[in-house]
Amino acid sequence: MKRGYATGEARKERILAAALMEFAENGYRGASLARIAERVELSQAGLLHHFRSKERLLVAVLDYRDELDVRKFDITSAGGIEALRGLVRVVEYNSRVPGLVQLFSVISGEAVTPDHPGHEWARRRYRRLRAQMAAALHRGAERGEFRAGLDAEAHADRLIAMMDGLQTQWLIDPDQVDMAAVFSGYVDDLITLLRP
Amino acid sequence: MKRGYATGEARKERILAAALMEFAENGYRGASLARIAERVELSQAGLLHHFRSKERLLVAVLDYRDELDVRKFDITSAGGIEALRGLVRVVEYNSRVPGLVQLFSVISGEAVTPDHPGHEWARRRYRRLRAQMAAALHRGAERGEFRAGLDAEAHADRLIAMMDGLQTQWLIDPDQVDMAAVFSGYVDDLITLLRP
DNA sequence: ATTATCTATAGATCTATAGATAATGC
DNA sequence: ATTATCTATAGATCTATAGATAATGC
Repeated sequence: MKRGYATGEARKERILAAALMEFAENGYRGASLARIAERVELSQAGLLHHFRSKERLLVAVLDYRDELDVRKFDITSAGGIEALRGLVRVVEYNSRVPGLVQLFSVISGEAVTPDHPGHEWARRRYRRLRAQMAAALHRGAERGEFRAGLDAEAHADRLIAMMDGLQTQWLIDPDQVDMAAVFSGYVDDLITLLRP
Repeated sequence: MKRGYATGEARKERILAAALMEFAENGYRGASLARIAERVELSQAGLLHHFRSKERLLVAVLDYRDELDVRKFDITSAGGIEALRGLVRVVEYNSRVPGLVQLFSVISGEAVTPDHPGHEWARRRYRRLRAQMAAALHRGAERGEFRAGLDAEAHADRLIAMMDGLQTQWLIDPDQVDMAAVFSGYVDDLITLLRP
């Protein structure tokens, strides 16, 4: 493959990091290419040499962020309880990086409108997360960790909804909502409920 | 043209309804006063005669929408199980009015940033909802519907998070997520769990 | 007198493109 | 030869204000 000019790759990384902050703070529509360019000490036209449009930059940022996340959230082979404990760890980690969490909260909120450039991305992401989580719960049932006949799909929807919903409340009012503890309690209750 | 201040209140109502749609579709930052004005057949300057700035218009829309909602969501005297069933009905109703739901999803997402004009509004709203819900759960325990010593505050956080989180998933991918059914299942599980 | 509405416009944005120049890699 | 970067700018926005005119209420 084309191993590009080293300065270009480094610059792209810096742009992605700066764009992530800008999108997280202002959403897609409120973000400004000029401000992102300023953060990486580049002219606005110079920025558009690396990412040809604002839309493409957003998608690149989301993929970039997602890639980091996929590793932490890798439950493709974990058992049921193991996967749930993994989620709790993700939430605990998230409670230490509000900036990254904010990107997803802001963009997911905006992306409910079909014409938003992140709409398709968000849909694919949720489908993937739901499928992975449901599969982990099914494995849990097969292994006898959970009782048979559980509604894995519904519980997967709920786990993801709980993570997202608590994030919003926590970001808006951090002192009032202990995101990690409240989520952990949910998982504990769920394990009790699903016990064979 | 017959125009005068007898029409003022009616015009304000129309503006609020049009602004609600515009904010729901585009968020605060993406919304355009000119487009809202167009929807109510008014010049953009004419619109600003009724609401002096875009910020004030957003707050007015949120209050307007909230007022309608407060009645449906009135659980200030209901018992525990009654309140939970009320929430299920709210979610069922919401699943028939995606436009209204979208306003809250979009604005709540944006409003996580402290400088957003809806930030304070969102914080107050969540505090109020959490307090109301926790109070209803406490009443449920007092009346013997739920076991004593339940963590009402944590369950209140979770109920609200679940509603919000499912809304996002449902708005992004309506065919894949049966919001009302999944939420109803959560409430059923919760009632089982909290049984004395 | 007060309210409702208009046109016109100031003053800031914003994204994206064109075209020139400089740096880097093969 | 390709990539990186710049300045300049077109062309669309956007919000808010000023000042004029018309309709309504006292």
